[in-house]
Amino acid sequence: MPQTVPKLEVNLRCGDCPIRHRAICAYCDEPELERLDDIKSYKTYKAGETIVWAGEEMPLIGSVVSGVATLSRSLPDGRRQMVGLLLPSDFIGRPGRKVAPYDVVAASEVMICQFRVAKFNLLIDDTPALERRLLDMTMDELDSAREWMLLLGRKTAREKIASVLVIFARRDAELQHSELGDGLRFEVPLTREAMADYLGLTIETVSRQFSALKKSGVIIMEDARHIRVPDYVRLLDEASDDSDGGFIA
Amino acid sequence: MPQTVPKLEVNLRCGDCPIRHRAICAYCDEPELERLDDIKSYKTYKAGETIVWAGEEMPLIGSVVSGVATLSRSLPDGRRQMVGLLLPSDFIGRPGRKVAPYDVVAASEVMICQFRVAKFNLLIDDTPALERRLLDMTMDELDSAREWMLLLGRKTAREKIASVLVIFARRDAELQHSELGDGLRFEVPLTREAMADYLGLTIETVSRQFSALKKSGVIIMEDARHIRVPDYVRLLDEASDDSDGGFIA
DNA sequence: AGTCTACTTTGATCTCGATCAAGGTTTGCC
DNA sequence: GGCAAACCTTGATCGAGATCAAAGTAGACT
Repeated sequence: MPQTVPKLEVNLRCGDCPIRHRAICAYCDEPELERLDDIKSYKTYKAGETIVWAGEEMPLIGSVVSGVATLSRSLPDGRRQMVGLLLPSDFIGRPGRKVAPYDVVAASEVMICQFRVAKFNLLIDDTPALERRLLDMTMDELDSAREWMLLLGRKTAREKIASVLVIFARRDAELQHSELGDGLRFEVPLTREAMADYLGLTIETVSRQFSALKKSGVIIMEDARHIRVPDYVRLLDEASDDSDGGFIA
Repeated sequence: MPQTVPKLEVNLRCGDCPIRHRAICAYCDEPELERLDDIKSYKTYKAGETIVWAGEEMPLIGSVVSGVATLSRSLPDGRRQMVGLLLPSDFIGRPGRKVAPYDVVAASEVMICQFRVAKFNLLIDDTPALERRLLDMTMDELDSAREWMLLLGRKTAREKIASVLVIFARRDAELQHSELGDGLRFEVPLTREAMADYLGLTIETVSRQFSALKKSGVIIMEDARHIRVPDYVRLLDEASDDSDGGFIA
Protein backbone atom coordinates (compact mmCIF):
# COMPACT_ATOMS: atom_id res chain seq x y z
CA MET A 1 0.00 0.00 0.00
CA PRO A 2 1.64 3.19 -1.16
CA GLN A 3 2.26 5.68 1.58
CA THR A 4 0.83 8.90 0.36
CA VAL A 5 2.07 12.34 1.13
CA PRO A 6 -0.04 14.01 3.80
CA LYS A 7 -2.50 16.31 2.06
CA LEU A 8 -1.28 19.45 3.78
CA GLU A 9 2.22 19.05 2.51
CA VAL A 10 1.10 18.63 -1.04
CA ASN A 11 -0.03 22.12 -1.58
CA LEU A 12 3.28 23.70 -2.39
CA ARG A 13 3.50 24.72 -5.96
CA CYS A 14 6.39 24.51 -8.33
CA GLY A 15 6.41 28.18 -9.20
CA ASP A 16 3.49 28.77 -11.47
CA CYS A 17 2.75 25.15 -12.40
CA PRO A 18 -1.01 24.84 -12.74
CA ILE A 19 -1.12 21.68 -10.65
CA ARG A 20 -0.46 20.80 -7.11
CA HIS A 21 3.05 19.78 -7.96
CA ARG A 22 3.23 16.89 -5.58
CA ALA A 23 5.80 15.21 -7.70
CA ILE A 24 8.95 16.92 -6.72
CA CYS A 25 8.19 20.13 -4.91
CA ALA A 26 6.61 18.96 -1.70
CA TYR A 27 9.23 19.31 1.03
CA CYS A 28 11.28 21.67 -1.13
CA ASP A 29 12.24 24.98 0.42
CA GLU A 30 11.76 28.21 -1.41
CA PRO A 31 15.32 28.45 -2.77
CA GLU A 32 15.01 25.07 -4.43
CA LEU A 33 11.68 25.96 -5.91
CA GLU A 34 13.32 29.00 -7.45
CA ARG A 35 16.10 26.93 -8.90
CA LEU A 36 13.56 24.52 -10.34
CA ASP A 37 11.74 27.44 -11.84
CA ASP A 38 14.89 28.51 -13.64
CA ILE A 39 15.40 25.25 -15.47
CA LYS A 40 11.91 24.23 -16.37
CA SER A 41 9.80 24.56 -19.47
CA TYR A 42 6.44 23.29 -20.65
CA LYS A 43 5.63 21.18 -23.62
CA THR A 44 2.39 19.66 -24.82
CA TYR A 45 1.90 16.51 -26.82
CA LYS A 46 -1.08 15.44 -28.89
CA ALA A 47 -3.02 12.28 -28.11
CA GLY A 48 -1.27 9.29 -29.64
CA GLU A 49 2.07 11.05 -29.93
CA THR A 50 5.11 9.15 -28.73
CA ILE A 51 6.99 11.30 -26.25
CA VAL A 52 9.98 9.01 -25.79
CA TRP A 53 11.00 5.92 -27.76
CA ALA A 54 12.33 2.91 -25.86
CA GLY A 55 16.00 2.35 -26.58
CA GLU A 56 16.66 5.91 -27.66
CA GLU A 57 18.23 8.68 -25.69
CA MET A 58 16.14 9.85 -22.77
CA PRO A 59 15.53 13.47 -23.70
CA LEU A 60 13.69 14.73 -20.68
CA ILE A 61 13.04 14.58 -17.00
CA GLY A 62 9.96 16.16 -15.55
CA SER A 63 6.40 15.52 -14.57
CA VAL A 64 2.95 15.35 -16.02
CA VAL A 65 0.90 18.49 -15.54
CA SER A 66 -2.28 17.42 -17.26
CA GLY A 67 -3.56 14.53 -19.35
CA VAL A 68 -2.60 10.87 -19.28
CA ALA A 69 0.57 9.27 -20.60
CA THR A 70 1.54 5.61 -20.65
CA LEU A 71 4.77 3.67 -20.22
CA SER A 72 5.05 0.45 -22.20
CA ARG A 73 7.42 -2.28 -23.23
CA SER A 74 7.22 -4.63 -26.17
CA LEU A 75 8.49 -8.06 -27.05
CA PRO A 76 10.41 -8.46 -30.32
CA ASP A 77 7.33 -9.91 -32.04
CA GLY A 78 5.19 -6.92 -31.14
CA ARG A 79 3.31 -8.11 -28.08
CA ARG A 80 2.93 -5.06 -25.92
CA GLN A 81 2.47 -4.51 -22.20
CA MET A 82 1.86 -1.22 -20.52
CA VAL A 83 4.01 -0.99 -17.40
CA GLY A 84 2.88 2.31 -16.00
CA LEU A 85 0.22 4.94 -16.23
CA LEU A 86 1.34 8.54 -15.78
CA LEU A 87 -1.29 10.81 -14.28
CA PRO A 88 -0.97 14.49 -13.38
CA SER A 89 1.87 15.05 -10.90
CA ASP A 90 3.59 11.77 -11.80
CA PHE A 91 7.29 11.91 -12.50
CA ILE A 92 9.02 10.90 -15.74
CA GLY A 93 12.65 9.98 -16.06
CA ARG A 94 15.49 8.84 -13.92
CA PRO A 95 18.38 10.91 -12.69
CA GLY A 96 21.54 9.72 -14.39
CA ARG A 97 19.85 7.51 -16.95
CA LYS A 98 20.87 7.91 -20.56
CA VAL A 99 18.70 5.43 -22.47
CA ALA A 100 14.94 5.18 -22.10
CA PRO A 101 13.80 1.69 -21.14
CA TYR A 102 10.15 2.21 -22.15
CA ASP A 103 8.06 3.95 -24.71
CA VAL A 104 6.29 6.96 -23.26
CA VAL A 105 3.11 7.71 -25.21
CA ALA A 106 0.51 10.42 -24.75
CA ALA A 107 -2.88 8.75 -24.24
CA SER A 108 -4.67 12.07 -24.31
CA GLU A 109 -3.36 15.56 -24.89
CA VAL A 110 -0.59 15.80 -22.32
CA MET A 111 1.25 18.75 -20.83
CA ILE A 112 4.63 18.08 -19.32
CA CYS A 113 6.69 20.30 -17.07
CA GLN A 114 10.20 19.34 -18.03
CA PHE A 115 13.61 20.18 -16.61
CA ARG A 116 16.88 20.34 -18.46
CA VAL A 117 18.49 17.02 -17.68
CA ALA A 118 22.03 18.14 -16.87
CA LYS A 119 20.88 20.98 -14.64
CA PHE A 120 18.34 18.83 -12.85
CA ASN A 121 21.04 16.29 -12.06
CA LEU A 122 23.18 19.04 -10.61
CA LEU A 123 20.31 20.32 -8.54
CA ILE A 124 19.67 16.87 -7.14
CA ASP A 125 23.28 16.46 -6.15
CA ASP A 126 23.10 19.28 -3.67
CA THR A 127 19.49 19.00 -2.58
CA PRO A 128 19.08 16.03 -0.26
CA ALA A 129 15.42 16.92 0.32
CA LEU A 130 14.76 16.53 -3.38
CA GLU A 131 16.54 13.23 -3.45
CA ARG A 132 14.53 12.02 -0.50
CA ARG A 133 11.37 13.07 -2.26
CA LEU A 134 12.38 11.14 -5.38
CA LEU A 135 13.11 8.09 -3.24
CA ASP A 136 9.66 8.21 -1.67
CA MET A 137 8.00 8.64 -5.04
CA THR A 138 9.96 5.79 -6.56
CA MET A 139 9.04 3.51 -3.70
CA ASP A 140 5.38 4.39 -4.14
CA GLU A 141 5.70 3.55 -7.81
CA LEU A 142 7.33 0.25 -6.94
CA ASP A 143 4.41 -0.58 -4.68
CA SER A 144 1.98 0.25 -7.47
CA ALA A 145 3.91 -1.87 -9.94
CA ARG A 146 3.77 -4.79 -7.54
CA GLU A 147 0.07 -4.32 -6.99
CA TRP A 148 -0.26 -4.48 -10.75
CA MET A 149 1.74 -7.70 -10.85
CA LEU A 150 -0.90 -9.27 -8.63
CA LEU A 151 -3.55 -8.11 -11.07
CA LEU A 152 -1.70 -9.36 -14.13
CA GLY A 153 -0.81 -12.71 -12.66
CA ARG A 154 -3.91 -13.67 -10.76
CA LYS A 155 -7.01 -11.63 -11.51
CA THR A 156 -9.74 -12.63 -13.96
CA ALA A 157 -10.63 -10.43 -16.92
CA ARG A 158 -13.68 -9.14 -15.07
CA GLU A 159 -11.66 -8.28 -11.97
CA LYS A 160 -9.05 -6.57 -14.12
CA ILE A 161 -11.63 -4.31 -15.72
CA ALA A 162 -13.21 -3.48 -12.38
CA SER A 163 -9.75 -2.68 -10.98
CA VAL A 164 -8.87 -0.30 -13.76
CA LEU A 165 -12.23 1.40 -13.38
CA VAL A 166 -11.48 1.97 -9.70
CA ILE A 167 -8.23 3.63 -10.72
CA PHE A 168 -10.02 5.88 -13.17
CA ALA A 169 -12.67 6.72 -10.62
CA ARG A 170 -10.05 7.74 -8.08
CA ARG A 171 -8.16 9.80 -10.62
CA ASP A 172 -11.31 11.59 -11.61
CA ALA A 173 -12.30 12.27 -8.02
CA GLU A 174 -8.88 13.73 -7.31
CA LEU A 175 -8.98 15.88 -10.42
CA GLN A 176 -12.48 17.18 -9.65
CA HIS A 177 -11.80 17.43 -5.92
CA SER A 178 -14.95 15.35 -5.51
CA GLU A 179 -15.67 12.42 -3.24
CA LEU A 180 -15.72 8.75 -4.12
CA GLY A 181 -19.10 7.18 -3.47
CA ASP A 182 -22.32 5.92 -4.95
CA GLY A 183 -23.54 7.49 -8.16
CA LEU A 184 -20.13 8.79 -9.18
CA ARG A 185 -19.48 9.47 -12.81
CA PHE A 186 -16.10 9.56 -14.47
CA GLU A 187 -14.23 9.51 -17.72
CA VAL A 188 -12.37 6.49 -19.09
CA PRO A 189 -9.17 8.17 -20.30
CA LEU A 190 -7.85 5.22 -22.33
CA THR A 191 -8.98 3.49 -25.51
CA ARG A 192 -10.02 -0.15 -25.32
CA GLU A 193 -6.72 -1.01 -26.93
CA ALA A 194 -4.67 0.87 -24.33
CA MET A 195 -6.66 -0.78 -21.55
CA ALA A 196 -6.02 -4.17 -23.13
CA ASP A 197 -2.30 -3.42 -23.15
CA TYR A 198 -2.48 -2.30 -19.55
CA LEU A 199 -4.38 -5.35 -18.35
CA GLY A 200 -2.73 -8.06 -20.40
CA LEU A 201 -5.93 -8.76 -22.34
CA THR A 202 -7.20 -8.35 -25.89
CA ILE A 203 -9.38 -5.48 -26.96
CA GLU A 204 -12.32 -7.84 -27.57
CA THR A 205 -12.16 -9.20 -24.04
CA VAL A 206 -12.04 -5.68 -22.63
CA SER A 207 -15.11 -4.75 -24.61
CA ARG A 208 -16.98 -7.90 -23.59
CA GLN A 209 -16.23 -7.38 -19.90
CA PHE A 210 -17.48 -3.80 -20.09
CA SER A 211 -20.70 -5.18 -21.53
CA ALA A 212 -20.87 -7.86 -18.85
CA LEU A 213 -20.42 -5.35 -16.01
CA LYS A 214 -23.08 -3.22 -17.62
CA LYS A 215 -25.48 -6.15 -17.84
CA SER A 216 -24.83 -6.98 -14.18
CA GLY A 217 -25.68 -3.41 -13.23
CA VAL A 218 -22.25 -2.70 -11.74
CA ILE A 219 -21.71 0.16 -14.16
CA ILE A 220 -23.88 2.30 -16.39
CA MET A 221 -22.24 3.25 -19.68
CA GLU A 222 -23.26 6.66 -20.92
CA ASP A 223 -20.98 6.04 -23.86
CA ALA A 224 -17.75 4.14 -24.39
CA ARG A 225 -15.79 6.81 -22.53
CA HIS A 226 -18.13 7.76 -19.69
CA ILE A 227 -19.14 5.51 -16.83
CA ARG A 228 -21.53 5.90 -13.95
CA VAL A 229 -21.25 3.70 -10.85
CA PRO A 230 -24.46 3.24 -8.84
CA ASP A 231 -22.75 1.33 -6.02
CA TYR A 232 -19.09 2.06 -5.45
CA VAL A 233 -18.57 -0.70 -2.91
CA ARG A 234 -19.93 -3.17 -5.41
CA LEU A 235 -17.32 -2.06 -7.91
CA LEU A 236 -14.56 -2.36 -5.33
CA ASP A 237 -15.82 -5.83 -4.57
CA GLU A 238 -15.75 -6.83 -8.24
CA ALA A 239 -12.14 -5.67 -8.32
CA SER A 240 -11.22 -8.00 -5.40
CA ASP A 241 -9.22 -5.05 -4.28
CA ASP A 242 -7.91 -4.68 -0.78
CA SER A 243 -6.25 -1.33 -1.06
CA ASP A 244 -9.18 1.03 -1.27
CA GLY A 245 -7.08 4.18 -1.36
CA GLY A 246 -8.55 5.42 1.90
CA PHE A 247 -12.18 5.09 0.91
CA ILE A 248 -14.47 4.39 3.83
CA ALA A 249 -17.83 2.85 2.90
CA MET B 1 17.10 -2.09 -18.43
CA PRO B 2 18.48 -1.69 -14.93
CA GLN B 3 21.62 0.35 -14.70
CA THR B 4 24.02 -1.70 -12.69
CA VAL B 5 26.72 -0.45 -10.42
CA PRO B 6 30.13 -0.57 -12.09
CA LYS B 7 31.88 -3.74 -10.96
CA LEU B 8 34.83 -1.97 -9.41
CA GLU B 9 32.69 0.02 -7.07
CA VAL B 10 30.91 -3.02 -5.79
CA ASN B 11 33.77 -4.48 -3.88
CA LEU B 12 33.45 -2.45 -0.73
CA ARG B 13 32.36 -4.54 2.15
CA CYS B 14 29.98 -3.71 4.91
CA GLY B 15 32.41 -4.42 7.70
CA ASP B 16 32.67 -8.14 7.95
CA CYS B 17 29.61 -9.10 5.92
CA PRO B 18 30.45 -12.25 4.03
CA ILE B 19 29.06 -10.88 0.77
CA ARG B 20 29.99 -8.11 -1.53
CA HIS B 21 27.57 -5.82 0.15
CA ARG B 22 26.44 -4.06 -2.97
CA ALA B 23 23.15 -3.25 -1.42
CA ILE B 24 23.90 -0.24 0.63
CA CYS B 25 27.60 0.09 1.13
CA ALA B 26 28.89 0.86 -2.32
CA TYR B 27 29.71 4.56 -2.41
CA CYS B 28 29.77 4.73 1.37
CA ASP B 29 32.81 6.25 2.96
CA GLU B 30 34.56 4.57 5.81
CA PRO B 31 32.83 6.52 8.58
CA GLU B 32 29.42 5.44 7.34
CA LEU B 33 30.50 1.85 7.09
CA GLU B 34 31.52 2.05 10.71
CA ARG B 35 28.19 3.48 11.72
CA LEU B 36 26.42 0.72 9.80
CA ASP B 37 28.58 -1.80 11.59
CA ASP B 38 27.41 -0.47 14.90
CA ILE B 39 23.73 -0.99 14.25
CA LYS B 40 23.67 -4.25 12.38
CA SER B 41 23.05 -7.83 13.39
CA TYR B 42 22.61 -11.11 11.61
CA LYS B 43 19.71 -13.46 11.69
CA THR B 44 19.01 -16.67 9.81
CA TYR B 45 15.66 -18.11 8.83
CA LYS B 46 14.80 -21.68 7.90
CA ALA B 47 13.38 -22.55 4.48
CA GLY B 48 9.66 -21.92 4.45
CA GLU B 49 9.74 -19.59 7.43
CA THR B 50 7.80 -16.35 7.08
CA ILE B 51 10.12 -13.47 7.89
CA VAL B 52 7.52 -10.71 7.72
CA TRP B 53 3.72 -10.93 7.52
CA ALA B 54 1.87 -8.58 5.21
CA GLY B 55 -0.20 -6.09 7.18
CA GLU B 56 1.84 -6.43 10.35
CA GLU B 57 4.48 -4.15 11.68
CA MET B 58 7.62 -4.07 9.57
CA PRO B 59 10.20 -5.30 12.03
CA LEU B 60 13.37 -4.97 10.03
CA ILE B 61 15.36 -3.21 7.42
CA GLY B 62 18.41 -4.83 5.95
CA SER B 63 19.64 -6.99 3.14
CA VAL B 64 19.93 -10.60 2.16
CA VAL B 65 23.36 -12.08 2.76
CA SER B 66 22.72 -15.60 1.51
CA GLY B 67 19.82 -17.71 0.33
CA VAL B 68 16.65 -16.72 -1.46
CA ALA B 69 13.62 -14.94 -0.05
CA THR B 70 10.38 -14.01 -1.76
CA LEU B 71 7.95 -11.10 -1.57
CA SER B 72 4.32 -11.92 -2.22
CA ARG B 73 0.83 -10.54 -2.07
CA SER B 74 -2.45 -12.40 -1.86
CA LEU B 75 -6.04 -11.77 -2.78
CA PRO B 76 -8.68 -12.25 -0.09
CA ASP B 77 -9.63 -15.66 -1.52
CA GLY B 78 -6.07 -16.93 -1.32
CA ARG B 79 -4.81 -16.46 -4.84
CA ARG B 80 -1.17 -15.58 -4.47
CA GLN B 81 1.31 -13.68 -6.59
CA MET B 82 4.97 -13.33 -5.89
CA VAL B 83 6.01 -9.72 -6.52
CA GLY B 84 9.71 -9.92 -5.90
CA LEU B 85 12.59 -12.31 -5.52
CA LEU B 86 15.25 -11.34 -3.00
CA LEU B 87 18.71 -12.63 -3.84
CA PRO B 88 21.96 -12.03 -1.96
CA SER B 89 22.68 -8.29 -1.66
CA ASP B 90 19.06 -7.30 -2.25
CA PHE B 91 17.54 -4.83 0.14
CA ILE B 92 14.50 -5.42 2.35
CA GLY B 93 12.35 -2.70 3.82
CA ARG B 94 11.58 0.90 3.28
CA PRO B 95 12.84 3.82 5.31
CA GLY B 96 9.96 5.33 7.20
CA ARG B 97 7.48 2.56 6.53
CA LYS B 98 5.61 1.13 9.46
CA VAL B 99 3.42 -1.61 7.98
CA ALA B 100 4.69 -4.34 5.66
CA PRO B 101 2.81 -4.46 2.38
CA TYR B 102 3.96 -7.97 1.43
CA ASP B 103 4.76 -11.29 2.97
CA VAL B 104 8.47 -11.95 3.05
CA VAL B 105 9.17 -15.68 3.06
CA ALA B 106 12.43 -17.60 3.12
CA ALA B 107 12.53 -19.86 0.07
CA SER B 108 15.73 -21.49 1.23
CA GLU B 109 17.72 -21.02 4.39
CA VAL B 110 18.28 -17.28 4.42
CA MET B 111 20.72 -15.09 6.28
CA ILE B 112 19.81 -11.45 6.68
CA CYS B 113 22.01 -8.57 7.75
CA GLN B 114 19.56 -6.34 9.52
CA PHE B 115 19.77 -2.84 10.92
CA ARG B 116 17.82 -1.39 13.80
CA VAL B 117 15.06 0.55 12.11
CA ALA B 118 15.16 3.77 14.11
CA LYS B 119 18.92 4.07 13.94
CA PHE B 120 19.02 3.28 10.24
CA ASN B 121 16.51 6.03 9.57
CA LEU B 122 18.68 8.46 11.49
CA LEU B 123 21.74 7.39 9.56
CA ILE B 124 19.97 7.93 6.27
CA ASP B 125 18.92 11.40 7.25
CA ASP B 126 22.47 12.63 7.40
CA THR B 127 24.05 10.47 4.75
CA PRO B 128 23.02 11.72 1.30
CA ALA B 129 25.28 9.14 -0.36
CA LEU B 130 23.32 6.37 1.30
CA GLU B 131 20.07 7.91 0.21
CA ARG B 132 21.31 8.20 -3.32
CA ARG B 133 22.32 4.57 -3.25
CA LEU B 134 18.85 3.58 -2.03
CA LEU B 135 17.30 5.63 -4.80
CA ASP B 136 19.37 3.87 -7.45
CA MET B 137 18.55 0.47 -6.01
CA THR B 138 14.86 1.24 -5.83
CA MET B 139 14.83 2.41 -9.42
CA ASP B 140 16.55 -0.80 -10.49
CA GLU B 141 13.91 -2.75 -8.63
CA LEU B 142 11.20 -0.74 -10.34
CA ASP B 143 12.70 -1.62 -13.71
CA SER B 144 12.77 -5.29 -12.76
CA ALA B 145 9.17 -5.16 -11.59
CA ARG B 146 8.14 -3.64 -14.90
CA GLU B 147 10.08 -6.24 -16.83
CA TRP B 148 8.14 -8.79 -14.84
CA MET B 149 4.85 -7.12 -15.74
CA LEU B 150 5.68 -7.74 -19.39
CA LEU B 151 6.26 -11.39 -18.57
CA LEU B 152 3.07 -11.75 -16.54
CA GLY B 153 0.88 -9.97 -19.04
CA ARG B 154 2.18 -11.19 -22.36
CA LYS B 155 4.47 -14.21 -22.23
CA THR B 156 3.36 -17.81 -22.76
CA ALA B 157 3.89 -20.43 -20.08
CA ARG B 158 6.89 -21.78 -21.96
CA GLU B 159 8.48 -18.33 -22.25
CA LYS B 160 7.81 -17.69 -18.59
CA ILE B 161 9.66 -20.82 -17.54
CA ALA B 162 12.58 -20.06 -19.85
CA SER B 163 12.72 -16.52 -18.44
CA VAL B 164 12.87 -17.65 -14.85
CA LEU B 165 15.57 -20.17 -15.74
CA VAL B 166 17.64 -17.36 -17.22
CA ILE B 167 17.30 -15.51 -13.93
CA PHE B 168 18.42 -18.54 -11.96
CA ALA B 169 21.32 -19.11 -14.36
CA ARG B 170 22.51 -15.54 -13.91
CA ARG B 171 22.19 -15.72 -10.15
CA ASP B 172 24.17 -18.93 -10.04
CA ALA B 173 26.90 -17.54 -12.31
CA GLU B 174 27.22 -14.48 -10.08
CA LEU B 175 27.35 -16.59 -6.95
CA GLN B 176 29.97 -18.96 -8.38
CA HIS B 177 31.85 -16.15 -10.14
CA SER B 178 31.53 -18.27 -13.27
CA GLU B 179 30.61 -17.30 -16.81
CA LEU B 180 27.30 -17.67 -18.56
CA GLY B 181 27.58 -19.85 -21.63
CA ASP B 182 26.93 -23.23 -23.15
CA GLY B 183 26.95 -26.23 -20.86
CA LEU B 184 26.27 -24.23 -17.73
CA ARG B 185 24.71 -25.99 -14.79
CA PHE B 186 22.75 -24.33 -12.03
CA GLU B 187 20.40 -24.83 -9.15
CA VAL B 188 16.68 -24.05 -9.23
CA PRO B 189 16.26 -22.37 -5.85
CA LEU B 190 12.45 -22.42 -5.77
CA THR B 191 9.84 -25.15 -5.50
CA ARG B 192 7.45 -25.66 -8.40
CA GLU B 193 4.80 -23.99 -6.27
CA ALA B 194 6.92 -20.89 -5.65
CA MET B 195 7.73 -20.66 -9.35
CA ALA B 196 4.04 -20.95 -10.17
CA ASP B 197 3.34 -18.06 -7.78
CA TYR B 198 6.13 -16.06 -9.35
CA LEU B 199 4.99 -16.66 -12.92
CA GLY B 200 1.23 -16.46 -12.50
CA LEU B 201 0.79 -20.14 -13.40
CA THR B 202 -0.26 -23.33 -11.66
CA ILE B 203 2.19 -25.86 -10.37
CA GLU B 204 1.03 -28.42 -12.94
CA THR B 205 1.72 -26.06 -15.83
CA VAL B 206 5.16 -25.29 -14.44
CA SER B 207 5.94 -28.97 -14.25
CA ARG B 208 4.64 -29.64 -17.75
CA GLN B 209 6.68 -26.84 -19.27
CA PHE B 210 9.82 -28.13 -17.59
CA SER B 211 9.11 -31.48 -19.21
CA ALA B 212 8.44 -29.83 -22.57
CA LEU B 213 11.72 -27.87 -22.48
CA LYS B 214 13.49 -31.07 -21.55
CA LYS B 215 11.91 -32.95 -24.45
CA SER B 216 12.92 -30.14 -26.84
CA GLY B 217 16.50 -30.41 -25.66
CA VAL B 218 16.63 -26.84 -24.35
CA ILE B 219 17.45 -28.07 -20.85
CA ILE B 220 18.72 -31.25 -19.30
CA MET B 221 17.23 -32.01 -15.89
CA GLU B 222 19.61 -33.77 -13.55
CA ASP B 223 16.82 -33.73 -11.02
CA ALA B 224 13.93 -31.39 -10.22
CA ARG B 225 16.33 -28.87 -8.69
CA HIS B 226 19.34 -29.02 -11.02
CA ILE B 227 19.41 -27.95 -14.64
CA ARG B 228 22.03 -28.09 -17.36
CA VAL B 229 21.78 -25.86 -20.43
CA PRO B 230 23.56 -27.14 -23.56
CA ASP B 231 22.92 -23.96 -25.55
CA TYR B 232 22.51 -20.76 -23.59
CA VAL B 233 21.49 -18.65 -26.55
CA ARG B 234 18.72 -21.12 -27.28
CA LEU B 235 17.41 -20.65 -23.75
CA LEU B 236 17.54 -16.86 -24.08
CA ASP B 237 15.65 -17.22 -27.31
CA GLU B 238 12.95 -19.35 -25.69
CA ALA B 239 12.57 -16.60 -23.08
CA SER B 240 11.92 -13.98 -25.80
CA ASP B 241 14.14 -11.87 -23.63
CA ASP B 242 15.76 -8.69 -24.83
CA SER B 243 17.68 -7.75 -21.75
CA ASP B 244 20.44 -10.32 -21.68
CA GLY B 245 22.15 -8.90 -18.64
CA GLY B 246 25.31 -8.11 -20.55
CA PHE B 247 25.80 -11.56 -22.02
CA ILE B 248 27.54 -11.56 -25.38
CA ALA B 249 27.02 -14.68 -27.44
C1' DA C 1 15.01 -50.72 6.73
C1' DG C 2 10.15 -48.78 6.55
C1' DT C 3 6.76 -45.19 6.74
C1' DC C 4 5.24 -40.33 6.33
C1' DT C 5 5.06 -36.22 4.32
C1' DA C 6 6.12 -32.98 1.01
C1' DC C 7 7.16 -32.37 -3.63
C1' DT C 8 6.83 -33.53 -8.53
C1' DT C 9 5.05 -35.59 -12.71
C1' DT C 10 1.53 -37.09 -15.89
C1' DG C 11 -3.16 -37.82 -17.71
C1' DA C 12 -8.10 -36.42 -18.80
C1' DT C 13 -11.18 -32.88 -19.17
C1' DC C 14 -12.97 -28.22 -18.91
C1' DT C 15 -13.05 -23.20 -19.30
C1' DC C 16 -11.73 -18.56 -19.89
C1' DG C 17 -9.88 -15.62 -22.82
C1' DA C 18 -7.73 -15.50 -27.63
C1' DT C 19 -8.57 -15.52 -32.33
C1' DC C 20 -11.14 -14.95 -36.52
C1' DA C 21 -14.80 -12.45 -38.62
C1' DA C 22 -18.53 -9.09 -39.20
C1' DG C 23 -21.01 -5.12 -38.13
C1' DG C 24 -21.99 -0.85 -35.71
C1' DT C 25 -20.70 3.85 -34.02
C1' DT C 26 -18.35 8.04 -33.62
C1' DT C 27 -15.43 11.75 -35.35
C1' DG C 28 -13.41 14.56 -38.54
C1' DC C 29 -12.96 16.22 -43.13
C1' DC C 30 -14.39 17.46 -47.78
C1' DG D 1 -24.67 15.98 -46.12
C1' DG D 2 -21.40 12.01 -47.53
C1' DC D 3 -17.27 9.57 -46.92
C1' DA D 4 -13.25 7.66 -44.53
C1' DA D 5 -10.75 6.28 -40.67
C1' DA D 6 -10.60 5.03 -36.13
C1' DC D 7 -12.81 2.95 -32.52
C1' DC D 8 -16.06 -0.19 -30.35
C1' DT D 9 -19.22 -4.27 -29.99
C1' DT D 10 -20.85 -8.87 -30.80
C1' DG D 11 -20.78 -13.65 -32.55
C1' DA D 12 -18.52 -18.22 -33.54
C1' DT D 13 -14.82 -21.06 -32.75
C1' DC D 14 -10.37 -22.49 -30.93
C1' DG D 15 -6.74 -23.52 -27.77
C1' DA D 16 -3.51 -22.65 -23.83
C1' DG D 17 -3.57 -23.23 -19.38
C1' DA D 18 -6.62 -24.44 -15.28
C1' DT D 19 -8.73 -27.97 -12.80
C1' DC D 20 -9.52 -32.58 -11.21
C1' DA D 21 -7.40 -36.91 -10.31
C1' DA D 22 -3.87 -40.25 -9.60
C1' DA D 23 0.82 -41.95 -9.41
C1' DG D 24 5.69 -41.53 -8.78
C1' DT D 25 9.90 -39.79 -5.99
C1' DA D 26 12.79 -38.18 -2.40
C1' DG D 27 13.94 -36.70 2.16
C1' DA D 28 13.23 -36.98 7.12
C1' DC D 29 12.08 -39.42 11.17
C1' DT D 30 11.63 -43.63 13.94
